Amino acid sequence: MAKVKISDVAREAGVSLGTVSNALNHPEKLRPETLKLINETINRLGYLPNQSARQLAGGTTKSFGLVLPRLDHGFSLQIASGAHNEARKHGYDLLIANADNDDILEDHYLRYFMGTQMSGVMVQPMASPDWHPAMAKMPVPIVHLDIHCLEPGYYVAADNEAQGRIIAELAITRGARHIVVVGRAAFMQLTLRVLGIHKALAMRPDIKIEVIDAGEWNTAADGYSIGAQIAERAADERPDFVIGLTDVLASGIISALVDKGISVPGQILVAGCDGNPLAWSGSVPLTTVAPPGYEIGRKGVQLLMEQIENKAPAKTKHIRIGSAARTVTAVTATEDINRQEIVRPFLLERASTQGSEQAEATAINLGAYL
Amino acid sequence: MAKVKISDVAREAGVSLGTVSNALNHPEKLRPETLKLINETINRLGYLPNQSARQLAGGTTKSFGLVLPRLDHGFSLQIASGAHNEARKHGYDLLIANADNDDILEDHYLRYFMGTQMSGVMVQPMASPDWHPAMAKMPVPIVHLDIHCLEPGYYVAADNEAQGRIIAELAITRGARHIVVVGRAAFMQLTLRVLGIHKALAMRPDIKIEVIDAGEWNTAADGYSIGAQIAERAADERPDFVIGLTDVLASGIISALVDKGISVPGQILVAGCDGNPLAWSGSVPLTTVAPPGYEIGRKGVQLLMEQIENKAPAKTKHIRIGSAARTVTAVTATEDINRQEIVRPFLLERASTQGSEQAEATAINLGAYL
DNA sequence: GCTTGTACTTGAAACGCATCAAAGGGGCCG
DNA sequence: CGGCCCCTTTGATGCGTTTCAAGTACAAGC
Repeated sequence: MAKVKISDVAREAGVSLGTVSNALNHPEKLRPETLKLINETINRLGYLPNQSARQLAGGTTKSFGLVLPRLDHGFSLQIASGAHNEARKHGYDLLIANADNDDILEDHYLRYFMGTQMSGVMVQPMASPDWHPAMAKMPVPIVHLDIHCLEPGYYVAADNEAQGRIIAELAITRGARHIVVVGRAAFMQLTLRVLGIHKALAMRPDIKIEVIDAGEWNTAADGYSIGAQIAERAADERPDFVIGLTDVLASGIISALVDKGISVPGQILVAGCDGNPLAWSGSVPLTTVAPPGYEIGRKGVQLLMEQIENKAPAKTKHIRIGSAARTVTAVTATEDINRQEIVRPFLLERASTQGSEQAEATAINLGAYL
Repeated sequence: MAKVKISDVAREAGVSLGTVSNALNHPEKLRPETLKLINETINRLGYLPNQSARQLAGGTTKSFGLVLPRLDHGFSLQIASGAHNEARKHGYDLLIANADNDDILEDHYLRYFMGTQMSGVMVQPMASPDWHPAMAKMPVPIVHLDIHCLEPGYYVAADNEAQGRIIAELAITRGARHIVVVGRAAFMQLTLRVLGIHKALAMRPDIKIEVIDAGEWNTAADGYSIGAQIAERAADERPDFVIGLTDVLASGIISALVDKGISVPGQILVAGCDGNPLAWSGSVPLTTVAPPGYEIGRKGVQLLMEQIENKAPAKTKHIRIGSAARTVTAVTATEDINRQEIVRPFLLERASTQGSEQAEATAINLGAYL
């Protein structure tokens, strides 16, 4: 049970310590038979390099850390997937930590990763980003995901305002006369969606718009109760288009409407926001705006690589990635989970490599339909 | 940008190196004012302990590693959640790695975690567990999740056979005369479910049973096409009860049946297996057997703790955790996601702490209904 | 005033490895 | 046979911590 170390391998193989180290890190420097001998010995002894010592002596780890607020949110998983694939492509490992909706934990893992001399760290931060400037001073490249403020630093976010705009424009296209927006805009992301909706409808005073708060956590149950409430209205009081600020909300709303005998999309159209696989699979298709989680993760890693490879990287880089509206049904849902293709065609970005000037992005070419 | 180290803090604070270390690890040993001084200096300088050096010198990390086959499977996430919460409870960190359905990567991360001197490592392994015995020799506590073979070692798994039995008994209770089981039993877990179904139906030759393979990956699309196929049969050829070996399959089946004008559960009852939140949210409720992912993660960490705390831990411990059948609808789905309560009441275990004798477990007290 | 004890603080040793300047060992040429 | 060069291997050094035996300062007790 005693751990076997590099010196044990060296002794056993009859070579020196440095040679074993070379076998691990610069195999091309060894004579093939020496290498073979050492590898056999390593396997026979079950030697496992001590990563800590390795890091300490070598200075680098070739791995990234990713701190996520929760594990059970589809969007975070898309980010993780994108980040993972991109990281592997560059030969880096990706380690994920779950902050479990807890600021303290988030901070804890962030420091942990930095202290492990990770080559870079990414966070999808919780609501209050007060500490970001402090973290930005750390000697490890860091990228903030799914958040977009004007602080100097590296940020990659979905364009939430555009998401709201897209859905609203969809509603206009479909001839909506009365729109109800459902959801508690507790987080910046949701607030921006509402903003986008309002902006898109600013020129259309003829369209009635109504925003309904939805319980504290935007759950499907919240959606359901509001959906039920809408269903009970007199027919002429009912909206013809409902926007759930969240797919989960939209899914609850649809259930309620259908349960109460209202046809979706026959009488009322319902759209969501999130592109959340967790909320798909219903037998009623749901049109939703998918924030490109996979792309955000990918781009995050690319930004990390950029900082690592450039000796004098830009101080600040803000990226916004456009979204795509799409219709998902139970059947197509799992096909869409295919992570290689998610929202790729809709990727748009413009970054400012100098200063903190904010990037512009417009979503175009959307294959949106109900 | 130069990293500040403990000696910098010591010099700046005018104390010795060892004192700063004590401030970090044994604050109770310091005079309050010394502690305060050091903490201020640490904050002022932005000092971040080098975890690698720390580990190397101290020998332990108080953190666990978890290697998951994929991130986008609800069951894995439940495991991660359970493991996370239990780990935090003991003051341990949890780091998660995504093996991305790749044996090589799985192995890679496993070795990585072991090499990082993690206090313990957990894996939810891919199909072929050939390497397990080799890994079990490693000097780090390891627990295998969601798999149950007779190799010596620590295993925590859902009782998949029981899941099949539960669903089949459900079918019997509901008066099924003709059952169709849909799914490709490519993995051990699914094979066991089928086995459980057959066992439960062994005494009922009057019930017709049919197993239909379902494409390579058990997708919703696979379910859909088989559902459609079932719908097209003559009425007297159609089953009255369909079991999807996977919730995703079941969800596809339901969609197809409903699309083809067959009422669910009016004409055909459909049940799933997985308790998969990803597959909930449909407007048709789905009865499913939920493997207690959260409990498996929890138990896994507890087993790790056991190995850590006992100087002479049992060599082998196999645990099976019972499952619960439940009906989920779009609306109750997110409430069920509440991770504190998942299948807790149905937890059953009996472990053999001596030898490799296999544990018995029976699912009782099930609140199963359609 | 001296001893003993208590409460902190110190600094050297060790953790396991990567690195790199230096040494070793052939082969080739003159 | 000597000198040179190239290919391979060597082993001392240091990475940033923790730990712990030894040290210091101060107070109380005699």
